[in-house]
Amino acid sequence: MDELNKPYNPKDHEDKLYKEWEEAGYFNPDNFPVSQDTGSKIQVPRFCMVIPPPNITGSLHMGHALNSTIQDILVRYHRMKGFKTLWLPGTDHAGIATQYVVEKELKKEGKTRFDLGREEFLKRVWEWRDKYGHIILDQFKKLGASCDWSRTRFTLDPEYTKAVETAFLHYHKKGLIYQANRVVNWCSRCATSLSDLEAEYKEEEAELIFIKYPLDSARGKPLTDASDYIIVATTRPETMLGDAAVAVNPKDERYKNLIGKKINLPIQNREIPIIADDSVDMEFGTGAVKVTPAHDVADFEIHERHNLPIYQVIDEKGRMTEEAKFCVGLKTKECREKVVEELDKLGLIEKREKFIHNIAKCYRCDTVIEPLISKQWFLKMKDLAAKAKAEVENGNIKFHPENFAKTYLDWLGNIRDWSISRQLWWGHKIPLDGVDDVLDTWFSSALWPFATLGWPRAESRGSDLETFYPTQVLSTARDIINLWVSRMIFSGLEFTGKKPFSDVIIHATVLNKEGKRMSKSLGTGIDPLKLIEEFGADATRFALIWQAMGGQDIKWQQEAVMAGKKFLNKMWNATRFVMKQNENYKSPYFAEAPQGKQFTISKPDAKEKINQDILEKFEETKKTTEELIKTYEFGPALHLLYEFFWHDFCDNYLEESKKMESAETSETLLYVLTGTIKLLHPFIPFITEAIWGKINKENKKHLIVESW
RNA sequence: GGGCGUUUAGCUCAGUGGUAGAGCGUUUCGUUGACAUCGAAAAGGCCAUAGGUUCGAUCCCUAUAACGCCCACCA
Repeated sequence: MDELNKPYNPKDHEDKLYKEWEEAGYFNPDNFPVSQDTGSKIQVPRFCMVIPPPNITGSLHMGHALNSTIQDILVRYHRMKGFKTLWLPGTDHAGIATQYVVEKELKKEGKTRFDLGREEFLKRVWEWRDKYGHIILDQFKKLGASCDWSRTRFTLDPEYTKAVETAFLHYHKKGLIYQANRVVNWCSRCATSLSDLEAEYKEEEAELIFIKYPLDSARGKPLTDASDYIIVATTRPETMLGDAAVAVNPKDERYKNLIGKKINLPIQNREIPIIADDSVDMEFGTGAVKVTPAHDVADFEIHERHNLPIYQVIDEKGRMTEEAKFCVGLKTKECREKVVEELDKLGLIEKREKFIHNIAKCYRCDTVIEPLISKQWFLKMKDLAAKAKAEVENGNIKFHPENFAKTYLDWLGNIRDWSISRQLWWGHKIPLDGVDDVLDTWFSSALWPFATLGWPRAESRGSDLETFYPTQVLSTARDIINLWVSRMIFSGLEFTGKKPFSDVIIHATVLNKEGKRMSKSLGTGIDPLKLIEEFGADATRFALIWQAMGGQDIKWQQEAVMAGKKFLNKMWNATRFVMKQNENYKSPYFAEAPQGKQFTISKPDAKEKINQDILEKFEETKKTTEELIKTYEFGPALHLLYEFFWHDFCDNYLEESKKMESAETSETLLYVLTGTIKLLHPFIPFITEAIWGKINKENKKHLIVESW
């Protein structure tokens, strides 16, 4: 027999085996499964998952590693169970994220995208994509992901772009898309609008400034009497230049007699009214609110109710407009200082207070978001959301763990129309003549489960769309439940009339030892590629799944990798013992296998109780493992297999077996060992395949396509 | 401001309506031909706090606290 080196060394096997699998075409469901007898393709049930397409700017982090392992377990399990199994990979063009990365690169050359112009800039982004866009997929391969790479998709592929256009035109024709002037989240650095979900709120200390607004009747007089002015509080004093009114609550006794009176807006010297509006909170600040319709969502709504004029004082690049005569061209922050200084000079600052509040920032470049009025495209969400909501409520789509359904349902239940246009260059152009805007990157990823399978081409017999859609399971991170999952569900229902998948797995978040989010910029992240390099992909996968219990967040423990590494070694050494026993007893399995004959190890008809017992325990373990995989409890499944293999099989049975060596015993050892190797293959594919190759060296068939 | 989750051995986590388990760590013993990346054994927990339901709760209910996450237009 081949020498099994004493310690198991993943480097001797992992890359080599991956290449063997890939070259044999095992990942491609066009090739497998085939009939055991005739070798021809057969009709079998299908199993399909689409990978959450990583951004082309991405590089493998622990979340990807965990998610890929989870998906690979399901895919390998179903493949071994004889399903026609497709795991479809690909990448997302990631409009804003990629554009940001390339713009940063340009900045080093002292240029902006505007210097290059649209066409030239896009050329540059494509170059970037061709150079770096595939890196993350190679990293998935390192981990052992058995995706069908021949079907790799990209959201800006011509065919995919066709799907996006079809979707847009469908909505448009149906009257679900409209244009409107609204106050939207605006990132001045990216110079684009953002959806509500793309704004990230961070708690920061700010200053709440109380400003005296003189009543018109007191114009020109020193403000000695409190009845000569009204005080408003704001964290953004520069926006006062765009004020259209001051609003108070109609129930507020303090201001009742002021409603309808006029104010002389300082600096601008413009007359604005004091109005009554129910939305004003009497408890906050002074109970009087300055209303800036162009730069605040709530104020815009007040403007609609009271028919106020709009004064836009901040432009698309975050600079003050002509309207803000006092500070034209200044950045908002500079203008803020100048305004406060001026108000102070005029004796109009009542007081300044420290104030902790949430500041909205761009989720890609972290720039403070300025709400800004602008003309955008919107998708009407009401009906789409209702259908998507029903699909989960009636149990057609299930979340695992199920409490995440609440996140989904709550969002859809309070949904507002989706602003789908972006003023970026990298993305799908809105298909109407003369429009420069592109679509929200999530508009295209919402079509992923069916656009990757060929939609909107007609469903011909045998097409991927017909064969694999709807898919079965989607596994992803919890922070994109609304951003992505919900949108795939309503898109799937709208365009195919079918749910895109039946089960949604929301995997654990991998935190660092301190229980904090791993952050690349803070250097608190653990690089899975380094783990793979040092300990191998199997040990890395083991550690991830070992710690993933019940969807709870994982506080990463490096010790789990060591536990995995030791477990692999244990398996390796047990194999050597089992093979030796079988050779000693001239087991038929180690005789020359007849050419082309299937290598199967059948269950021994054991007479000895000790052998019967371990066989029984094995069957029990197999049954429970399958149940756990079917309910997506991968952590418990791995713990069970670990327990069984190490303690029941090695510590107890194998030790006892030494006292009663026999042909029956050696065959039992081999049966249980190989059986357990199969159960473990989805979790730790490399070592199990390597062991299989040692035992079954005459046969060319790999474990990856053996049946359970 | 809402909502959700967590709180069990030194650490990270399982688990069950009847007085608790794993991995790692610690201690002791073991160099018998699968494995020292090992084996055998041991120590170590009033299962966050306070009430309630129950014959009985770590597990069910209520409240509290701490930590974490998500959502939300309080200027």
